[in-house]
Amino acid sequence: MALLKAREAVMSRFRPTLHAHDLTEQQWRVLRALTTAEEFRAGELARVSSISMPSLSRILRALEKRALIQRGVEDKDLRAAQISITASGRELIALIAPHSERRYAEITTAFGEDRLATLYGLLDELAACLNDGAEAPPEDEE
Amino acid sequence: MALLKAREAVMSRFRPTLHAHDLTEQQWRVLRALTTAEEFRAGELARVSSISMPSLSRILRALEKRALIQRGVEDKDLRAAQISITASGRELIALIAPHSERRYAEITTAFGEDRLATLYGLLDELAACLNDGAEAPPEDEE
DNA sequence: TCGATTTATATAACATGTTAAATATTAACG
DNA sequence: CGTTAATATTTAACATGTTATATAAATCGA
Repeated sequence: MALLKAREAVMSRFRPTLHAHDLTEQQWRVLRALTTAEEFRAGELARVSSISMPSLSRILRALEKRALIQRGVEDKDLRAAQISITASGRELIALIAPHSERRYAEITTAFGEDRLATLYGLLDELAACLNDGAEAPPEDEE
Repeated sequence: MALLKAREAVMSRFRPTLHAHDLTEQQWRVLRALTTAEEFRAGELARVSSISMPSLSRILRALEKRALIQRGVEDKDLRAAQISITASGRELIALIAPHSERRYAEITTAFGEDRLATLYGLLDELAACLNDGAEAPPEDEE
């Protein structure tokens, strides 16, 4: 699958930097998502960072142990978690972000800004088109 | 990552069919690759199906247990495996292939043949551009 | 208010990806 | 030759994806 190879090629550029700071790709996505709002509920965080709830649950446990995030519960709904990034978490991001942005810039110049934009557009449209095409893909008669 | 979401959207169309026959996405890739030549060495198979050697090793063990593939060793090189698909394996493929092709056709018509071709081209070029850009992505001074 | 259903999150079980190390075999070199 | 380096494959250890199930809390209806 072309999508698979392209994604692998892209991620291989970012992994070394993340690995140097003992972060996985998914942990990085979660941390960065947490900088975009004061607090998140677990479900929101999973949607925003495209990570399944079971994985997110494990990731949060790991990040909490490293004190990169903190958790609370909502007053109004004792089921809901309030997840936020800590000062340490922000420091780590500040440490990594420049590297990450440099890699991204490398990719942009290597591939071309315009083509990258076109690619983004097509990918978004493909996902959108498939997702609302049919919520439950029809399993043909059998 | 847009690549991630697009891939997930695509695969969610194929997974139900595969799951109904107790196959994972990767096992399916391996089986199909095996139909394109008489025999494969493990390393070739890993490259062709974009699966890491450790994963492939586990997958081959599982597929062999189900008698969908068979293994031998090369005369000239006792390290090298000779992996080939069995009759049962071909039967399973014949059973699934029509469903798989129908899903693919659905995606093609939903998204548009021309746009799909454009997307393929961009993905291939992106992967190629990143892969020979630099074998070892330069880790900047730190 | 009680009980059934939904919602938010967590856990279990299994397969795969990633990294590193182990094993076996071949090739290369002194 | 024998020792070392390279190659093909496997295994180990850990993190994640996928599916199914469990737990807890909220909501809804009788």
